Amino acid sequence: MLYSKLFGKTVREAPSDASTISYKLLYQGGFIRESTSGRYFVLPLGQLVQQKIIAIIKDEMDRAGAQEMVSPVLHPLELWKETNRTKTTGFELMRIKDRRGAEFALGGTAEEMFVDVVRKFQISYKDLPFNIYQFSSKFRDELRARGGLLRVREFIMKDAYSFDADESAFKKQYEVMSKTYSAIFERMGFKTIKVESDNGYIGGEYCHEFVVESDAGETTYLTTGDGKYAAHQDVAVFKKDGKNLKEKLEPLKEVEANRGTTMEDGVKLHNKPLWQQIKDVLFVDETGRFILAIIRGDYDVNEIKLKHLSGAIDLRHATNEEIRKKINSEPGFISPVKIKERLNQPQITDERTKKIQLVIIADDSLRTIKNAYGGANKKHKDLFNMNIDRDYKPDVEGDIALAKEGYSTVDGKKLIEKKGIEVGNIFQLGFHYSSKMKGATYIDQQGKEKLYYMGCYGIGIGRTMATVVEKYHDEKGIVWPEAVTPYHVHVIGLDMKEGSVKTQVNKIYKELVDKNIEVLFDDRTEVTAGEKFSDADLIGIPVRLVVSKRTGDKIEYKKRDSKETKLISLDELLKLTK
RNA sequence: CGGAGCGUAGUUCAACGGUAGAAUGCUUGGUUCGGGACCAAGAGGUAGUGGGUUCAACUCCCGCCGCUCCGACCA
Repeated sequence: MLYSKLFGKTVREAPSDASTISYKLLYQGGFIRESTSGRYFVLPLGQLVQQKIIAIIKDEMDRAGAQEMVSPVLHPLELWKETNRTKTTGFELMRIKDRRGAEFALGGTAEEMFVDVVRKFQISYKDLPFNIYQFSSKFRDELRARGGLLRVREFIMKDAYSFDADESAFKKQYEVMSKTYSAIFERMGFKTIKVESDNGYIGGEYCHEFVVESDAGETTYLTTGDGKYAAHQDVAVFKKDGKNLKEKLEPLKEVEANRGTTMEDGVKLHNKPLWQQIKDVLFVDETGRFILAIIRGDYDVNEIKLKHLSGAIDLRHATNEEIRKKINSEPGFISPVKIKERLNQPQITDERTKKIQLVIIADDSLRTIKNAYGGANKKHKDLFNMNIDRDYKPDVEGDIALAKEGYSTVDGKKLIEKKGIEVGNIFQLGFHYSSKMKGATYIDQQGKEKLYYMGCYGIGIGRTMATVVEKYHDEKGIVWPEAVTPYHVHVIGLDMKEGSVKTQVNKIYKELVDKNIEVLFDDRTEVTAGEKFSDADLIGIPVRLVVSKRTGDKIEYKKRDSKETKLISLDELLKLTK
């Protein structure tokens, strides 16, 4: 490719509001341009990189036995209604109508579509297992796009869907995909961490994100120094150490507490440790039910875990007014002690449900302390010596604590908190879709219809490209790894007005092209050497070749990631670049 | 959706209650020619949009739209 003909060129400055390095460099290098928030043009250079990424993914997926196909991007809305996902997706569905008024969802993920195509065939156990996938545009009406290509509203994703006879067969498939993902990302030049994560509606242990450690990422995960444990903060578990378990139970008593509403206010006023306080957080779920989460004062509530334990789909914090009027308690002074009895007091009226439902969910850390203190459901009154079982009984008890840096794993290792970019995930779907969609079955050996067991596996292409740049760059620009570079060599012609140099460099360019080497040739004649070098560094192609008066019949060879240059002949070059 | 901020030339940014300016980029000519070199000439702006205040608005005020950041959210 002649650089003078390449659409999209380098610019000196990135937009001042560019927040991530990958966005700045991809912008300056002429790889992408923004259309509107979260939607990007991928320019020729960027598209070459995306195609390299796609080729690697395709190669590894095919090797793992998966088959590429394509589904429509407009999904009949009835399919989404079948699985009730018009309501429950995390991302806002984008809808569109055709001229007859038929409604479609713009695909953000394609489970329903793939089940739909599979059920168009009469599948038997002999057909299983199989894994089908596609590369296609995905639409997600994200609340907020951010970080250039890191979180967008429209992007190319590889999404794969596996179909198995049962869970044990699925486990094998899942393992294969896990290995395939590691291989894919390794080929692109990064080390991914396989992080346990939340799979929402299903639970279970099969859901992992492939994360590349980076401060630009949005994924917070906890890991041990040896890397043997890695889990998303949503699901990470840790050891809750016993505190004052030897203390005798003291009688419950109410005390004056002229304090503010924070945990620190309680610690200061009573001069007792934070961990001995009970933290009470009141939530409201999508049905209007109140959920009181209680936990040891030095821990925070993990809303994902709370959702699982409570069965809630959506949680929000209760308002101060709700706490006062509906629960008859006081913000900052909520207590599990006798709180349900307060609900029946006459001043509480709820015209809609008449009866207010309140569920108390306790973190098991409350078993690690005795004689806890905290609010008394009245302003400026606290309770001392609250003890679980004796003074309050939770409806549900379990783990709702948020893991953090410095806590220990169950086997005593220190947890380290890290940030990373989620480049891919593998996900157990189980019977979730096959049970909700009619005819999502296969015929087993006994001739009976059975639901198939599914999994899905996604990789975001643009995000992957941005992640490569986040990991591979220096102060001058991008440093593409061989596997995903837009071109393998960047030829710079200097002194191009000299006939002999021009002939020489054109010959070299032609020779390389004939040998099927991907080459970008900076053939501009009106541009200074310095500018060409800067552009080459910014674009980041791994090998730079310079031909000029000074190089004579040789070629100057330099790798992007090194400062060394050497003069070599064309033959040597062809050997080096293969 | 809540909070903060921004919107002026392709880009990065100025100034000013009295009809817009620089750098860079672009075009042309010339000098340079191995790390964004120099000189000269030129093109390029209905100031996001609508309204209000004012003798006068790019400037002040309000609505809308768009964008960025923080938060909420994130199969």
